Amino acid sequence: MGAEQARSAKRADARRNEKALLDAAAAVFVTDGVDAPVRKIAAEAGVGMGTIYRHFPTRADLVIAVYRHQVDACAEAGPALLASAESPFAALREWVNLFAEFLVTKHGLANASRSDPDGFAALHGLFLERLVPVLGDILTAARESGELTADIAPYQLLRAIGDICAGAERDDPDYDARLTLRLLLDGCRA
Amino acid sequence: MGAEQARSAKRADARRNEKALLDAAAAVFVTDGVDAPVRKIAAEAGVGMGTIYRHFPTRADLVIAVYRHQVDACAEAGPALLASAESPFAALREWVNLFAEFLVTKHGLANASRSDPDGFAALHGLFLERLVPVLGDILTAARESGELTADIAPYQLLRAIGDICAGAERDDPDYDARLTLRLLLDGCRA
DNA sequence: GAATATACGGAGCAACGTTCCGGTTGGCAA
DNA sequence: TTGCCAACCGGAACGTTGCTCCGTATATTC
Repeated sequence: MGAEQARSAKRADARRNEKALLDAAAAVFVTDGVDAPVRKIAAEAGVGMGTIYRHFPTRADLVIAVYRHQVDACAEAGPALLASAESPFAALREWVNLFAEFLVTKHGLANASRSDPDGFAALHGLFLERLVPVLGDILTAARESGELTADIAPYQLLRAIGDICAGAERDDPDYDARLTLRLLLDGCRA
Repeated sequence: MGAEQARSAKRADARRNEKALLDAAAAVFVTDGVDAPVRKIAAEAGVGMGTIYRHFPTRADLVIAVYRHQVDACAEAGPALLASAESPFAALREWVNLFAEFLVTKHGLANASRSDPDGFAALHGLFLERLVPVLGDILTAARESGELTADIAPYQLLRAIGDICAGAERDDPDYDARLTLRLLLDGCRA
């Protein structure tokens, strides 16, 4: 309720700038990571610094706005995989890979989280809110099918994946986050 | 060779300041993390900013100097555990816990690594140089005893542990890095 | 077309990393 | 002991960043 109204209550230029900022941020995040200087994002969008802070008071607000629909896509893939995969555990594997791929492409995401406590909390909240229930369903299904034996909470597994992928951001030919994830999943059914 | 000589070739005040800096940094790192402002460390040591940069050109140099003997202790514990534990795999478990404990107590260590590429490389180098061989021996022993089946390189495992613990720095009652590590190790012998 | 609320831009402040150089001092030779 | 010089010290100064604040511009409404 009211969301639509609130949005149309905004001035046209404000809406335009918000979109420009979102596009600019997405572009800059790819090249410079989410720690990119605020000035650079503002310049890329062709707006002043005040504008960026008015629309997104916190850096986390901007990051969340940029990635929200990607997180949504990840969340929606959960039930789909559960329906299409050979077994619930296979679905778990695939979903974990999907989530990992998303994380790895987000340069320096973990970095921003750690350097700014508020940002961490916000990002954390978004991920948890959307993904914990999804992963929870997959884990329950895998447990009921008898493939999953480890007593691990969705939150715990989600964080483990996040941490493992956070460290794998930089290109290192000798380190393969997927292998670590595979071993971790193996450990969950041992 | 010559290390002793090189050290005594330094002037007395230089040696004194280096020690003061080391002590100050160790103290400040505990409270503020390894990202603590340079000025604060200098002030704590009672020296100027120039002094800190002369002795430790890079932040990583300082961090390494502070933690080097702790890393050494970790490295030396490897053979000891291998000799005392019930089995090589048990030694692996214990050594991983030891290393994890060391990492978790170093607030923001991963943080500094990521924010400064040079620092990352230096720290990385120290860890690899000292710990990869040690972990390699343990893994080989565990593999020969038949307990370890996964084909995982020491470097790969070391990084996985590092990443998992790096994310577990802040106190979160709902997340237990040890559980993740246990599952990962289980996966290595499945 | 005028009035008003809303949004914009960028100057300005504080905090930080890092460099640089004039002043100081420890150690050695005479 | 004294004097000299290389080594060392301190902190001012510069560039970059995050964030705030307010005079100006403009979209919307009547």
